[in-house]
Amino acid sequence: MAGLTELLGRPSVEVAPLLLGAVLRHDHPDGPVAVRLTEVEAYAGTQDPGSHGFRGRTERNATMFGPPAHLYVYFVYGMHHCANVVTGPEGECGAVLVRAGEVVEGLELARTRRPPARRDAELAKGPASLCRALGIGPGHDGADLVAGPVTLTPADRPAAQVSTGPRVGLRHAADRPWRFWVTGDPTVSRYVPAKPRPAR
DNA sequence: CCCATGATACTCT
DNA sequence: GAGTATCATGGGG
Repeated sequence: MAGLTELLGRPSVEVAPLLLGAVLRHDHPDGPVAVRLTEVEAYAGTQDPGSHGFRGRTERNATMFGPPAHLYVYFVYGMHHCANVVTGPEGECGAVLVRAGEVVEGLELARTRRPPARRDAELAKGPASLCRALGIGPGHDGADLVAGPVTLTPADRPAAQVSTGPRVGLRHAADRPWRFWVTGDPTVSRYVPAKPRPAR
């Protein structure tokens, strides 16, 4: 499969399924942890009511408007961080949320970051869990995925079987089937619809 | 089912 | 400016 720069620079919806099987790795002083991606979601910027970029560029989402192959890390629900791969094309605010994966290196370190003890398949299940297992935090917003220490290596071959469905937890544009996952993989997170707005 | 927890962005109550 | 609804979640009962 192509290198990272050939893979990115195209619309996020096109890129997202191709990232399944790619390996996101963080070389940290405590040791490396690497995750093989099994679940992602595409966000299409200013054209997508579900995207942080829908209402234009702000201080928070500025990274998504920047060049591809960088990490957009955001803080949500007052306690969690989630990470996206910025895809481009530049100026279009495309990004792919990395939602889940299998820890393929650094299991011990990943476990210490995710107390209490859990099954291996749960270590990076869900976008905030994945960031915790990898030790990705607010300091990694804007990080260059080619330079490291967080790097993304494309899959050798396309995922054998890919399922698609609506994105998790969105109230807006919940109908767009832009969540992609490796069919049947035990590390894929559960689908949770958005909390309905209270009637008025 | 329910809630922790705080930044963000929107509406002026 | 100040007040407030919302939130690309996870863990626990």
